[in-house]
Amino acid sequence: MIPFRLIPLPGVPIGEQVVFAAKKAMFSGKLRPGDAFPSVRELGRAMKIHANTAQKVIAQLTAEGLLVVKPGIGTVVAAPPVTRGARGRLLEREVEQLTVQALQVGLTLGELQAAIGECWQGLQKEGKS
Amino acid sequence: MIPFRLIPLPGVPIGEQVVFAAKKAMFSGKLRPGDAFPSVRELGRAMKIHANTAQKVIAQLTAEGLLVVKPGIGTVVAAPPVTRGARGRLLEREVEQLTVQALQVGLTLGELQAAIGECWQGLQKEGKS
DNA sequence: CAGCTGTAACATGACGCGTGTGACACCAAA
DNA sequence: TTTGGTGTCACACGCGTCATGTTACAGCTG
Repeated sequence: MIPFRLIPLPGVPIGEQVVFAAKKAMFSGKLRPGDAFPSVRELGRAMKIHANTAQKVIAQLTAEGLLVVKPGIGTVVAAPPVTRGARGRLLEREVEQLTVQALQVGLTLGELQAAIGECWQGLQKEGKS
Repeated sequence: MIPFRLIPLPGVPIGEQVVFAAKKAMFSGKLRPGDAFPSVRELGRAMKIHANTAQKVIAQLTAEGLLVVKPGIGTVVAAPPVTRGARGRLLEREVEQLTVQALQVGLTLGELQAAIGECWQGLQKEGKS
């Protein structure tokens, strides 16, 4: 039915969690370009959240170019954008944050890079259906 | 005077930013084990935050074992703990989040790992004084 | 037409965050 | 002993975010 689930974490806005789950479903191949995305009210029912919150989720995904709105019909997963711009410094802060956290728990650079690669492969593998 | 600075980012709690800046100073060698950490009120003055907020920062760093309190004297940077426990799954969520973000902006696995390595080396290099 | 879709504008309550104020126990130096 | 520094705690207050709730509108399809 809904191509993704979520395990609610305290302290993190539910809206962001749904957004993240949707992105994860897209990049892992569970949601392919052209697939119909759940409607506002259906998404709200499935995720146990209010329709208003679900609308904000779809609005954000649309604003990021991941969804395309078909007025009166619904939303559809967009084609991967050709974001070949300056994409280097966008994740600078997140990278720095993860690096510091890894240092704190005593990880090695190699171990961290390996964990990244493992997660990456894990996502790609799910889309081989 | 204060071994670290911060550039306030909107949307992120100032307290967490100070905590992060302090950790960064520690793991990059600007703050070594045994060094005196700024007092609550001094830190508040330097960071333009309230003393109460600064206290919470120190409390969190102490709770994480990065600072040691000398009652009546002040706080001192602790020795790196021997956290050789189950440290693998602790960053699972952060790794997954960064991976999805990288996928969204069109990064390659290699590029992401390279960015991690670059950031890592950049932190280690600062401590060669 | 009915029934679905997305979108918008409010109000409401809960929670986190930072500030502000005050007080306490501890220790060192004058 | 007094003074002045240290960390710690407990409130209160204002502000913003977040999710919920309600209502309404415009668009498309059958």
